Amino acid sequence: MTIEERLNLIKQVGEEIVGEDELIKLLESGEPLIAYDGFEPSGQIHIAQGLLRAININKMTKAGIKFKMWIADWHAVTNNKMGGDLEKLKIVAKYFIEVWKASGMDLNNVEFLWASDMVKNPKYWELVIKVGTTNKLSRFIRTAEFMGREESIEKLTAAQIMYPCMQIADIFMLGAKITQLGMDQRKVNMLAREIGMQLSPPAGGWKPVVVSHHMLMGLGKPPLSDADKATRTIAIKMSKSNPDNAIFMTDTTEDIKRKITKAYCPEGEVKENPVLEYYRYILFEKFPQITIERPSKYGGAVILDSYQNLEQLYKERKIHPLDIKQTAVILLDQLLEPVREHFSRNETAKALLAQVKSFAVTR
RNA sequence: CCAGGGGUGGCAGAGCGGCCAAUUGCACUAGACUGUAAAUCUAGCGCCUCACGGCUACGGGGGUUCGAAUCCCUCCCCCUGGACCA
Repeated sequence: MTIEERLNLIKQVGEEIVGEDELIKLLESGEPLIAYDGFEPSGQIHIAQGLLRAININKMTKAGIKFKMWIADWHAVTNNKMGGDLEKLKIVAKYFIEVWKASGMDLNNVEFLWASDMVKNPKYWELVIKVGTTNKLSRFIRTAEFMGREESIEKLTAAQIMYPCMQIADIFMLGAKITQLGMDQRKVNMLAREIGMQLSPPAGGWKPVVVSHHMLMGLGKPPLSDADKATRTIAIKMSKSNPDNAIFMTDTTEDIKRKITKAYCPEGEVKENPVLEYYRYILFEKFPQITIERPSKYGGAVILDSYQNLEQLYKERKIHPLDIKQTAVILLDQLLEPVREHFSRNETAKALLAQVKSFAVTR
């Protein structure tokens, strides 16, 4: 594969790439490249973390990049996820991994690493503290939105200040020259670029290239706001706190149907339309051609061979919201079927799901 | 540790001895309206009951009172300031 082809794949993943020139140099250098992404194992896993992440990771690995998936269990403790219970967080992480196994993720080139293992290494703490000494407290607080705590900066606990220090240390501990996270993680990644050069090799001495993927919208109506784009992206992203705002990887057919039917979807509107987003970022990635079935009185079936195709017709109001909703239900259901099957057949997976569900009930 | 201010339903936030199951806003649910959703309007929104009614509730515990979310005592927790700082 040529460098151009590899770059092209990475550009498909990145809604924004900071340091594209550096990325090209990295690709040209021929050195083995590591990209990193991390996650807090909390609650359920939705399609943005499941399906979309699999699509993105597969593109990155296809571009010849080795992926390190960082299980930020200790980070989640500082962020008080799952009641700050490390054991629960570990179980949820295992559950997420089971989901990915069944989601078509190319696991051959993905290595899972646990923060709870790394934490045993004094070198790690040395780096975390070093990162912390590079800037004033307020500089770290500014990145707080990445923890999903954007609205309540005054409400941060002291433990949460450690989170960005740890996340930045992770990048350099793992030797990641590329960070491939969501747009919501932009601010920490920028801080990592600033700090990187102040750290000495081997854990440091470079600026990571930041490949940020698109944040999939939640299903509800986006809030009215004139905030800047980054803040808005976070405000409208798919969240787990409202279960009907997100489609989860283990949702039933009925769940999918209910949620999609309830989704915000103004006719003719192609901006900030969650249903269209799912077509663009997931469905057309998985199905090269999509047939929208509809009653003959509304024009009969339409065959679409690209997202642009759909967007154009939708904009012209030649396709009705309900029609794309109904088709989306069927296709999403197909994509989630293997996951459901995995969780019904595989005993380990089944047990994990049961445990995770019990956490949700106890909360 | 001291002083002051707080802890009320999913959240925000009123109430400050009976008219409080608890104003109001948001969220949520249902119906009306649209070939979807949104917006708008109407209703519901602690639990049991068709209903009458009953039960459990205002941080925990105890008390005063015919009667307490509302007063007193005590404990826990949070916030603001102060004190301490070899």
